[in-house]
Amino acid sequence: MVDRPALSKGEMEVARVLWDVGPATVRQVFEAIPIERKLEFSTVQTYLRRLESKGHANSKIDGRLRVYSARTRPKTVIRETVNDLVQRLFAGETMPLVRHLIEDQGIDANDIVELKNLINRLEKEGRK
Amino acid sequence: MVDRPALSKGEMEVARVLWDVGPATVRQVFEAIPIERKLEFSTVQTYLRRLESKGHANSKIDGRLRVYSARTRPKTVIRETVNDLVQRLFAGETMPLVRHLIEDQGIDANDIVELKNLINRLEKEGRK
DNA sequence: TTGACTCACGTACGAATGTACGTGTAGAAT
DNA sequence: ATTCTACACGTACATTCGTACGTGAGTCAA
Repeated sequence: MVDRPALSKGEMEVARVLWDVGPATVRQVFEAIPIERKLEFSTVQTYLRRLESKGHANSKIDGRLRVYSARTRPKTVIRETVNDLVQRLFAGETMPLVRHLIEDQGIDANDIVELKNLINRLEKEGRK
Repeated sequence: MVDRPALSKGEMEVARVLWDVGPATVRQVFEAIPIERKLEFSTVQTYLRRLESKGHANSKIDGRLRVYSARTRPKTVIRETVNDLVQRLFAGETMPLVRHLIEDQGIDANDIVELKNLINRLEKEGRK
């Protein structure tokens, strides 16, 4: 469990794309980023480089292209990031965030069904 | 809806305390911060100053003490912060974050009960 | 009235962040 | 053979962040 430096917001964005598309060249990552975001190719390149230097990605040259792949799993980064947020913005309490998401952020009918199932499942497990 | 600059992590911490304790002097905020955090008085002071310059707090001199009060409501800041996180880390989807919180972060029996109620309530509202 | 305290306020300063440009070069097209 | 493209790689640079010190001025106790 090497303790990798946390990702910045920009790096996170790129990391997520990398998780989504799997090993990819800079261009592939670049193209998987919404155009509205209006990032330059070279900016994405920089993020990938930083991701690697922080130990969150690997890269190797394939022919004349550099191919990056994620080195940390989404779950790990998500856990750390969300933990930090919960610490700072909710004094360490998880539930207020859950409540916020369910009440104030849009949750539709389908999601509600899913949530119910999720909760039932948890309940059963807990009782075991 | 003036568009205030986003808060940094450190500023958020202090903002939360300020919401918690209400209008307060630097010292009061300082003392409401966990000692383990090991921040200097002057550091907290800087955060408060920055909070004010970003439009997230007000202050007035009372006697010879400066008293700060929050100017944005927690809900607003939380919404913006969480939105941003969801955008960057979850491609804009809220549910994966909810799922993460419920499954991977600890949720205890009480919380489960609360969640069930919450969901039932939402369901009813939705059907109205 | 002389210290000892305690603030406000200005300032600092290195590291991280967001964003990107320029240069050299290896292939592709002509 | 020449020109065009598309990269890798190095570098840049203003801004924000985290963290804090120093100084001068009130305040309180002795």
